[in-house]
Amino acid sequence: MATEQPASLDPTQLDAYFALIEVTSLLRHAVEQQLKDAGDLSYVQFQLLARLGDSPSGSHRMTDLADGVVYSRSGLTYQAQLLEQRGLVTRAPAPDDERSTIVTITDEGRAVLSKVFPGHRALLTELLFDPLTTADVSALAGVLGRVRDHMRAAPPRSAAPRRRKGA
Amino acid sequence: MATEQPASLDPTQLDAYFALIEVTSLLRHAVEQQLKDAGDLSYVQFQLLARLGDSPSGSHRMTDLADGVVYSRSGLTYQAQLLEQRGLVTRAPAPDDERSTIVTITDEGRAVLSKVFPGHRALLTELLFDPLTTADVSALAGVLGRVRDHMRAAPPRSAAPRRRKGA
DNA sequence: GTTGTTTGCTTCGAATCCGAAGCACTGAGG
DNA sequence: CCTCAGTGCTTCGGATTCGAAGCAAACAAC
Repeated sequence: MATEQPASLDPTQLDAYFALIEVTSLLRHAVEQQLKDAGDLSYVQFQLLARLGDSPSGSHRMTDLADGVVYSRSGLTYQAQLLEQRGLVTRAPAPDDERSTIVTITDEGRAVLSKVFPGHRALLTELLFDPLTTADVSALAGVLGRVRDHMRAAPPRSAAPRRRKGA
Repeated sequence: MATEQPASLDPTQLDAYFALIEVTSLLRHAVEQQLKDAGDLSYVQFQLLARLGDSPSGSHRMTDLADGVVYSRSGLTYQAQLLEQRGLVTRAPAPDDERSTIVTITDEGRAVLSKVFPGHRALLTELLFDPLTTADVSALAGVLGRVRDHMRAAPPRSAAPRRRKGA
């Protein structure tokens, strides 16, 4: 009963929402399977390696990785340990800030990445892009890009930094 | 060097893919938080209740639920147990096939569902639909709907039913 | 420089997740 | 009827996940 009535979502919105969830779930499961078969990587591990591989220095701070991949800090620590054990990344304290840990992809990490990439691309093409026209893909990228920017700009209502002093 | 070159994805495709993953991750985390706060439900639990609530009979078989929600069988068993313990659903063997388990939403389950819905809608509106025009939403629903149909039609390369006899 | 706060990461415990193996029922053949 | 394959679900074990709490470096205010 406030100024805005909750106004149930209209059917098109529901369609969009459900399709979004469903497509992503299916895609994710398929990709996870492929990554595991091709290089024994979890989806997160792949995302981490990919991000590191994209970086000019091949490095990133833990926090930036967690943030980019939308993952909990503790979860990232765990995955980074696994990757380090396999020799796919190295971890070292940052020179300028002893608190930060800099994760860097190794040659072996890059090797795994390139071993896995072709299958990844093929799967995406087959599942996601095959049924779409170029225009569709553009539209998708445009619309979702806008949503992403919106979400990134306005963090959760409770952008809970650790224990605020004032409310 | 086969007949088809892997042909790296073009930039627009990458944009679409990354935006898709990122938007869904962010959205999912936000929704999970809201559901937990509002009704102490996990995302899966909410999806299950919602599906049951949509059904005319308020019931579904376990397998159909797992399939619809894209979840492992064992995971579904676990979640269904939790929901049953809380009295939000009941479980009973199917009359016509003793193997199947029919899950049915209870009045209490519906109550929780309706307690959680408004906040859910509000969150979706705020995060997902706010930055989009009606046309955008239509486009999204159309494109993703097509992808979903495509994915559902062509199950994973290894549509591994249990241990095939031939191959 | 010293105290108090913030920030970056890890450790800890509990919850959740999945695949493999197991159990129970069904249906087809003989 | 008996067997055998197929299906539906659960159990089991191990891996992954997260949030809360802990620790250490950095920064601000004095």
